[in-house]
Amino acid sequence: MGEGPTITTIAARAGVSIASVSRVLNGLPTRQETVHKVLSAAEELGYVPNSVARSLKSRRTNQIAFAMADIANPVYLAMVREIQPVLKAAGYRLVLHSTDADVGDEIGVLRSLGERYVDGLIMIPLRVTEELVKAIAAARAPVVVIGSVPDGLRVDNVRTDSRTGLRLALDHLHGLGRSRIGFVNGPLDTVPGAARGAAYADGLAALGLPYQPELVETGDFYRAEGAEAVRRLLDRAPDIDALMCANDLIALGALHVLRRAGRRVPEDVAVAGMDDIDLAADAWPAVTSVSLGSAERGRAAAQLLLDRLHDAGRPPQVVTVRPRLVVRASTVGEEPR
Amino acid sequence: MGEGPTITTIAARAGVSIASVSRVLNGLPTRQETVHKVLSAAEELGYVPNSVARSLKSRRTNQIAFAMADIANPVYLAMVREIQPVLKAAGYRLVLHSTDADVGDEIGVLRSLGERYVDGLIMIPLRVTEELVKAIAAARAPVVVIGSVPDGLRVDNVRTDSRTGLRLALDHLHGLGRSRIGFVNGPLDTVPGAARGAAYADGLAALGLPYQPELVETGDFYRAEGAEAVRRLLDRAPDIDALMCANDLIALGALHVLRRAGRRVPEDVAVAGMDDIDLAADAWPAVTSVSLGSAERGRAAAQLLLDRLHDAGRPPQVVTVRPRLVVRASTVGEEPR
DNA sequence: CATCCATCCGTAAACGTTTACACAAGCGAG
DNA sequence: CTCGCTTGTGTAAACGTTTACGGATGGATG
Repeated sequence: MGEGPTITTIAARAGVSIASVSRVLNGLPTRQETVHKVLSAAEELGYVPNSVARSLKSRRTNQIAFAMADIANPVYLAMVREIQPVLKAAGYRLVLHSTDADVGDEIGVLRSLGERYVDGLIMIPLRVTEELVKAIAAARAPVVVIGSVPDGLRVDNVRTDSRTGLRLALDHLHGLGRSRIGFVNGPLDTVPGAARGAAYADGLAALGLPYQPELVETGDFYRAEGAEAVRRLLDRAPDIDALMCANDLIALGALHVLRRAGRRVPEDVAVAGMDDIDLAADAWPAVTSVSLGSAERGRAAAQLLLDRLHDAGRPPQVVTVRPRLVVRASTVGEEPR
Repeated sequence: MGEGPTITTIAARAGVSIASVSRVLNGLPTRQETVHKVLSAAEELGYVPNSVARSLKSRRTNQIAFAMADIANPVYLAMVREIQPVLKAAGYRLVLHSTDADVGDEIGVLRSLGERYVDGLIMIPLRVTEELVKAIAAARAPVVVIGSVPDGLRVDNVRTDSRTGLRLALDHLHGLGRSRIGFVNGPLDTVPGAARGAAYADGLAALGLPYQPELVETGDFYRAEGAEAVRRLLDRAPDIDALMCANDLIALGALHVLRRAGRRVPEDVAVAGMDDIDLAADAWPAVTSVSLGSAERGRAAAQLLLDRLHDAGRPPQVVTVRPRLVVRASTVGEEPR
């Protein structure tokens, strides 16, 4: 059993050449009788075209890669969820890469584009090193980067403005009369960690509030690590009346810790997060969060890549998604029904 | 610019034949001098082998597909998370398919195996129709099914026993002195829905409790739909003292509804779920849940597929993962510290 | 009736690899 | 000195498609 039928098998059975078979299968003009012979042969044999051979000839794989740190992160998950249907509708398959936030791994993915197993890549790097930037510039296939990139880098890019976003939340907290606003951040050597840390300082200054180092704690962008950090912060500065969290997972950890500590949210401490993941809305109390439009960014990235594949020559595009504050119970209390 | 360098380019530059180039790159025995010439040429040109051409010749793609209903479902997510590293370690890429629980879509994926763009498929169908079974049997590449399949179907299979699992939870609830145990299920035309519905009835019988239709409500396996169903159930049978939920998302919805209704968990109503997703442990109160070993099933499926690719001839394997009850606050209250 | 054009189809090359086979050179053994 | 074996390399075929090109056929046109 020589595996599945090929175009040669069909040609033999239909009594025509492989060229005719190919033409019929691709809908090129052909005599009606030939069309019929080929189609019935193909049907009888259960022919399915070999995508590898097709790719070799056409130099297109109809596959697109998506590389992110960890699929379990709700933000990346939301993106995959949006990216997939867009690609599927355009006839592309999705190849998934988890890099564990390892820059080396990300560079490996970029290098592997030379193998030509995908037509393009959407990536969302956490740490943007010089080497990574070089690898992006040298990539052998179109790349779309979600997140901030250095100015000089000519690459399709989807970004948001977490700085402005964090400011929205601080203004909101301040507007509620809170003035001792703690801040729990993720690692400072990541792009979002650095940006959000700076934004917190800026935001306080703009509000005329003093920057007090003892109100700032650094952990990681996960729930457990966030909870740990909140615990430390609370020990050191028990009198905070608000908590700004660098993302929603940290905020969820904060809710847990505050509840254990007997603090009411938002009466004693108002809590705000960032990313507006689904869990934020479902938590109790529901968490006020700055939406950075994850879904929208995912869709935009997919669309940028499709456009790029369609027109390789156009100048690199930058799409910016505007942050938006979603106010919920964790800052303003339960809505009356 | 004729795209990237190929072995032909290298051969020209090194002054050898393409066969020698291929041999060197694949580590076959070659004269030292030739090795050197080829490697430096490859290095200088920044050569990367074309995986499509390699696949065409070798008939292997080093890609494996995973098809599930919806990546946002925490259970499937947990599986992807486990499957990916196993495959990656074995040198395979992961191609992701979301089918929206559409049987037609799943059959489409199975058919597409004929295109030979992957070496195998791991799938987790929600509804097992006759047509799906036929498509599995006719698949042109190795398939591993996670979930129950009809007895006759010869296919590698990873399953669990949700029936026994649900029984564990019912026994636990009954052991706590609860006897009016409501049940909120997902769609009955899905494999898990049907199994869990039957298990509930069996479990009650085994405990000597009467089956009361008014204690059973059907929604969907999501939080919002689950919450709706719980609301209906609560209206109809306000005197329940326990709630068995067919999965954890439903249980999370239940917590929300019960809180709104002023019922204390677990004092007034004990709540148990199924799947033991991360969220169950993080909820408040933390949800008692039947673990069906999602992570373990994912790993097992990946391993089964790798083994199958290694030995096409061996008889189909079935791996069964034993369910395990994880007791948390939603049934027994807060642990003393 | 010769010419031209349109239509249809087959031959062969190409995509970038791997690999069977053959050939040349070198060398030890008879 | 010849035979045969080993070692290293090149030629060419193959994987399954798509497609440029040219040949054959037949009808319309002069």
